[in-house]
Amino acid sequence: MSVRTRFAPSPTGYLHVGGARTALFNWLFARKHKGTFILRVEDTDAARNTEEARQAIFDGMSWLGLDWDEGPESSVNRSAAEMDGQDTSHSSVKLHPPSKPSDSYYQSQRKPIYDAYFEKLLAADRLYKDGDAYRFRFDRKPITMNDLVCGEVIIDYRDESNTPDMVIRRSDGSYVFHFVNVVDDLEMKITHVIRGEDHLMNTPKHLQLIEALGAQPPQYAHIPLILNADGSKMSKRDAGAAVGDYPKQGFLSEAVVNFIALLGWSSKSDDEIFTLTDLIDRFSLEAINRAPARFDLEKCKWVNQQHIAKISTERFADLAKPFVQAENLPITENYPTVIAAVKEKVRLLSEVPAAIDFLITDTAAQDDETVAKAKGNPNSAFLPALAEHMAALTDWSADIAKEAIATIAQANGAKPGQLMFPVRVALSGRAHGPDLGDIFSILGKEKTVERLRCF
RNA sequence: GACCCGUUCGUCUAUCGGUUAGGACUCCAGGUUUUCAUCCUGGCAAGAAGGGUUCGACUCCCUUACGGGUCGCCA
Repeated sequence: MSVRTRFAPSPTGYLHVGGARTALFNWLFARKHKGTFILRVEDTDAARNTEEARQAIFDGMSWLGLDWDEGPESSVNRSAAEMDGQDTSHSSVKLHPPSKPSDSYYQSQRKPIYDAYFEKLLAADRLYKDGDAYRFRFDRKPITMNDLVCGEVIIDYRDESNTPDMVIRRSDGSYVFHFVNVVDDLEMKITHVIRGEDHLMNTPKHLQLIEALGAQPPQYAHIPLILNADGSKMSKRDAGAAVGDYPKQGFLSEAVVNFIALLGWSSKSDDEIFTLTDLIDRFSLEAINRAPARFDLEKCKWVNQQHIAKISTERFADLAKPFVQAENLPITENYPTVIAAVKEKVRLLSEVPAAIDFLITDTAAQDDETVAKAKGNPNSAFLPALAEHMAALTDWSADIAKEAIATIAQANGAKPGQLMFPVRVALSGRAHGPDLGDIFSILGKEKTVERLRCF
């Protein structure tokens, strides 16, 4: 039997990292077993079901590179290998109304299917009216589930006060989550349900429904939740909660995927930096932990830096461009050279503008403290001499400029290295930045001399 | 409150009865880089507590504590 997994989010206006990880694990499991990954939108709560809310799900999935084989407008089946080198910035998913309810992956459009299953339960005498609503009569016995992550868990349904019969159809005729969720999983022939641990206690309810319908249940795997750094529950407003915020903050999608995969799952090796393809290769449900994991933004940034180091300079330049433009910095013709000089200095794409501004404008902000420190440095006294020496040079290159530093240092009985710091600060206004040679060649002779003179 | 799941460095984790309890992030120190960063080396830092079982327990069992989840005509 081939594997079929699904991710079934409800539109809430954003894609939560916890949801993203659930989607990722379902996707990885399906891809690993050459199965089918399905996206189903559980939009039965009309109040929250808006176009934007649905779009947030698609955008998040697309950005992460998680394509679905079945679902709203099945996304083009791009291979994971292809994704690795690709800009995955927001491709929007278009919606086409399905011809039949069974073709739809929106619960709001599948009512006739639910009606049919409802009749089955009615015929089996498992439903009774409560006002205008219908309740499902639980079988009063212990229910055992064999969870792929949690192991055997038994919930005793003999105690009616703890497990009251549940409403599956509301007074207004609409169906509740438990019922439609189960029906859809059955209809879509889902083999493995991988979902958050918040659903663990729902599972016996679902097993009861499935049994009453005379069907075979899928296998379940409940994954632990993701918590804030302080251990509290992660909600919408918390930093790092919304997947849509990551691209804005300068994260690479592959880094985010890599990082959330590491939350609650381990490759059982010392390796930590993985592409989507690597993850498919190594993923297994058995390696998922049972304890909730806390979200460490610092490590997430480190993972991002590792991925930035791996991508090509061209792709890095493309990805950084929006951030540079957002700061109203010009994209000059030497942009590729400028960007290459800082590729391995930043952890986030959003750090790029502040890392390169002094190279492309003359009005970049300076770090006053560092400037003061450099001015107090005795070696700053040699800067005017260095400026005049450089001004007299006929050729200009990183090496020639460095040689000039050595010459002036030697003439004054100092070491070249001692001049480097004041020179760096005079040129950049900061203590950290690109290689001095890069700065020299990007700035050119005129600007270098000018900034040395003005210091 | 009841019912479930969980508990190894601050954080993410390895360990499937016998290890000096390993790796990663962070932080600190040294080295490389005539500068910055990268990088390399080293360091700080952990089995919640108490009982069992066992020749031997982080690992199995029980209790307590703590954390999380669930108890809707939300999903």
